[in-house]
Amino acid sequence: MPELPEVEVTRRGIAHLVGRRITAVSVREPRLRWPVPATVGALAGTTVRGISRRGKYLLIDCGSGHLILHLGMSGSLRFVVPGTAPQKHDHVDLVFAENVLRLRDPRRFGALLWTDAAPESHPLLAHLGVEPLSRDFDARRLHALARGRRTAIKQLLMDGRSVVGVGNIYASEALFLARIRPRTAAYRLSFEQCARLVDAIKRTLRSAIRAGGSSLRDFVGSDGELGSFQTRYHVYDRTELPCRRCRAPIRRIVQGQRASFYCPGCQK
DNA sequence: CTGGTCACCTGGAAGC
DNA sequence: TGCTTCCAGGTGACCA
Repeated sequence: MPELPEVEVTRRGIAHLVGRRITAVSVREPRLRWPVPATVGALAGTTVRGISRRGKYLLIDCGSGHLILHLGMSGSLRFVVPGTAPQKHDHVDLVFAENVLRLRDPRRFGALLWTDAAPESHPLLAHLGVEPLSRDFDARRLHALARGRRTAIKQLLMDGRSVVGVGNIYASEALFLARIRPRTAAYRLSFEQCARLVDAIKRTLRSAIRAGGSSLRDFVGSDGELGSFQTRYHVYDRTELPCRRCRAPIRRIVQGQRASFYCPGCQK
């Protein structure tokens, strides 16, 4: 999926919808991770008040409530001109006067929900951890999160209750930059290592956003542009290829049923 | 609480 | 060419 950078690229791409009026909502396939509620059909005529991101969730403020959108593993949002025929996995349209915002999600692990209440108190968002690009995320904070945790640092980073938005790609990439092996027990990280890791996470996410995210197969920005960060991976999906820094072959291991990648020469 | 496993779904690539 | 198997950017639910 879309991890934080891809969701943020999407948010920036649709931010100009604020102030514009939804003329219709079309749900062709409501069977996403949870059924798309029929109430979203009643949004026709409402004006978008704001668009924000929390972790990997996009929040669209419609005044009367919020749309909560998650792109799952294969989701993307893009603008199409009115009248464009929907393709096989184009499940939902938000129709505006000038164009149509279309949700595509082949695997249907994504979600489109509605809440009348404060979105941050929604059950899916209420227990989310710290935003990695915020000032709240610093060495002290990560060190506190890691204290007493025997779990591997990579799995801690990917647990949204600790830190949001860091998924399988960027966890491996950030650990490479920080020179820490993914299997290191979280509680064993020194304060100095936490400082390096925080810095590496912020730098990785920011450069990925600048590159338009990663496009492995499905992801496109709202303008249809592919991201290019996948060309800059140091370790992700580079099993047996030489490390860009030390030439040692990159290793692939499995943690929590997810692939992890690291350089045995650069990461200790 | 923690840590481990399974489930959801489609499609592309690799193997035979 | 076609069938089978494995793998993929996430994360909630369930178990010990």
